Amino acid sequence: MERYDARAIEEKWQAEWAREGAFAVENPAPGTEGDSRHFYMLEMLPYPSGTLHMGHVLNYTLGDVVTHFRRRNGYTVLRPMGFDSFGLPAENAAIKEGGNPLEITERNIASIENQMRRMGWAIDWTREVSAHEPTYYRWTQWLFLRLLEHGLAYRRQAPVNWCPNDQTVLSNEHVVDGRCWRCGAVVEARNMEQWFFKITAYSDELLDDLETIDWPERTKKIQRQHIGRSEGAELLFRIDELDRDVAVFTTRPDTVFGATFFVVAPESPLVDEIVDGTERADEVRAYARVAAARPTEERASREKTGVFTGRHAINPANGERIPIWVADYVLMQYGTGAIMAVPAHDERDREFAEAFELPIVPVIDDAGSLVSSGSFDGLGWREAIAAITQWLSERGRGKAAINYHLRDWSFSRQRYWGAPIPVVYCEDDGIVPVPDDELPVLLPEIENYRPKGEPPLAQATDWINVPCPRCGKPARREADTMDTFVDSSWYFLRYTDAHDESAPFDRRIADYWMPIDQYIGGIDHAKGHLLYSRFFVKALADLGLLGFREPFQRLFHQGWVKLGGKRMSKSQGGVTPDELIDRFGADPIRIYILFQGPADQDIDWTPDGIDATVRFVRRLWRVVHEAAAQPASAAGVDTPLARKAHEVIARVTDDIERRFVFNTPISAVMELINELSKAPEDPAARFAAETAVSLLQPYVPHVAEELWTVLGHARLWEEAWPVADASLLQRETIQLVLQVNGKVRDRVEVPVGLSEAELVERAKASPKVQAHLNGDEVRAIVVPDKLVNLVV
RNA sequence: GCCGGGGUGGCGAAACGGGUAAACGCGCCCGGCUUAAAACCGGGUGUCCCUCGAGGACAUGGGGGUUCGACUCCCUCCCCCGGCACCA
Repeated sequence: MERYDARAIEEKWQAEWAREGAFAVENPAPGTEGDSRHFYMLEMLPYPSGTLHMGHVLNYTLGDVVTHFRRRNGYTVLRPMGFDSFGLPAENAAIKEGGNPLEITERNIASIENQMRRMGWAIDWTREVSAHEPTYYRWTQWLFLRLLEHGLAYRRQAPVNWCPNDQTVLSNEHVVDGRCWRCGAVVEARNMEQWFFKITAYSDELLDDLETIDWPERTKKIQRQHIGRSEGAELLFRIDELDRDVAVFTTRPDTVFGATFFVVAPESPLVDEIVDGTERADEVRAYARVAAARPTEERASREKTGVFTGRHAINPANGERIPIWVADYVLMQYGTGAIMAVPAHDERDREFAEAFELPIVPVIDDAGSLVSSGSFDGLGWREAIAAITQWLSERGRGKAAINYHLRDWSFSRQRYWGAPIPVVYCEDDGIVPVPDDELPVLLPEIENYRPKGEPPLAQATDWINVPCPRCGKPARREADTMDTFVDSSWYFLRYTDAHDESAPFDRRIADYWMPIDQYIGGIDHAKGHLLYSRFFVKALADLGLLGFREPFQRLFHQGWVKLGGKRMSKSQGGVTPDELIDRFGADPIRIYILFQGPADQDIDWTPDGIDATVRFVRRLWRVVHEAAAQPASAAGVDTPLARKAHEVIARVTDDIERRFVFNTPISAVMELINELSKAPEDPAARFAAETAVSLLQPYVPHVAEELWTVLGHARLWEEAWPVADASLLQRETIQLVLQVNGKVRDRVEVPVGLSEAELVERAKASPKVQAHLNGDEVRAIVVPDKLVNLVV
């Protein structure tokens, strides 16, 4: 028996798979149905901002086990790979290193590809795409133009999140606790002209369709919360002095009789209108300016501030004149940017009223019935919502309304490393799309690409100055680039048809593979990437480009790999995948990362753990070699070892297929190996060894392949998944548990299928049971073939 | 504050429809092999008690409940992790 040499074995089989293109799959030939058993397995693609860390190893090893499992169960499995190579992560890495983003990104991609090959992951490399390649971003630009044509992309002046460190606008989804998702700098509010995708047009569908997909409940919650649908009413408050109505949104129209003041957001255009020409104008404008510029974080945590405008609005319910204030606790981006304040029943309004000594009028009593509300007194508040909405609506002073927290996705970035937005600004023609046949708008090479507030592309004068595509007069290109999340909103579609030169993808091919059967990635993308991609698919379906409306049918989030209690989000000394492969080999790492516990749970990296799996692989190696010296097992051989093997086949298959758990299958095979090593000359020894190797192949594909040849076979990666023989799963005897008053007192071996009466008889025959019965009368609870409980 | 997920040996965990709690692995202890160590092999290992047995009691964050029987279901409290948070 040769020594287990991980490096030699792994290099041998990796070379073999690469030579054959073993994991490449073909699209169905045009006009054919394709394979009815096909499966699209995808893990979120990496940012090439460095090399892979142990978190990636968990993610992709999980996907690898599923890939092998499905392949061997007769599915054609599409399992591609690519790189999210544009955007902040890659560009910031380049800046940090002080080099050219293209060179650094491509160098990182090459090292990651090498790491992936060394891990032995079964990837179809023929479909590899990277977001920064012109052959890819040409189609990102093309898709943008389609969305622009249909009004789903637009440009407007709006308050946006500005990261002062990364010098760019950020989407709402990538402001985390008031800070930038990449660098952690406190985000500022700015009013700028920016590009948006109209994701809000899909608020209801994004919410409703969550019911149709198989996702973790917590992820659905995050998306529901982020969409934040709330039902209520829009009510009109009149400002006599200005001779106009102002609408407010409220979820509690039942409390309108308690509205004792009115508040306008500092950013609201209404502020100017209200104070124009009044003696308080300067004071109010000064407050509004300062308040609007305050960082969101500070604005949320501070004590209430505000100023009285001197003007009044009329409460549509009771006709009272109530003072209009400007205060920064009211947000311009939600509802109408103005609110009716009901201090008796809203905590924020109460705080404000207390701070500024404004009247507080309760309109709902402790029993939940209305008071001081005219003819509505006595009505329950829930019924009052509908009743008051209807009453005001009949009088032309309101209507039922729905509001959402979700805002349109701002996707223009004042940065270099991204897909240029393919439009031109012309003095006469305004925003002019670049014609399709001029795509891609190539990202020019420029010397100083570092962020400086102004988009770096604005300085590329040769590039930016172009004739207007429509009238030919001098015009300027858009200098902003696209958010990296635009690239990753459709990459899974490109994989299906990666080399298409006439379209981003062929609808028939995309419809064939999609939706993705199993998607795996971090929960940190719950409301960013996972929401944007859903929006893209719905929008593209509405444009007739796709025949389905959800991209990810089934979703799984792997846990974090932690070192010293901290998430590993970059490679850390001593536990980088490369160092570990060098020291132990890829197979032990793969099995280690899945054996630690449930894959959706965080795991702590421990050196002891990896030692244990190295030991297990060596033991497997030895025990299988010993079994290989035994004669071949007869088909259907019936020994305890054979039965164990069949039981393990059933358990492993069920665990992976139905339960989607990956740690217990390893335990089950360990049990089989333990039994085999205790019965090395059992007639089923060879069968048990073959079973163990075969079941473990998705986890340790290299050593399993090698051992498969030792057992006299070839090409395990194409071998059908083993099937348990049902007749050998049937037990002839069982261990009957005997309880007295619910406590276990004895266990006896009995044949299966005894009648209840026989089982009770066996129970009563046990001396240990008798010792606890004291001859008393008993009642028996019988679970056939399992347990007898005698109750005194 | 609101919402979601958790709490099981010294440690990672298992127990899937209420039916043997702790499979599998780590660590530790004893033994074998060895000049020795490593590696490897065999055995033991929840806690406590005693009369040391084919013994008993107690054990799944605390308390209570349902049940013949609860890690599992219900109520309540405590703790940990995550998401959201002036969204009217």
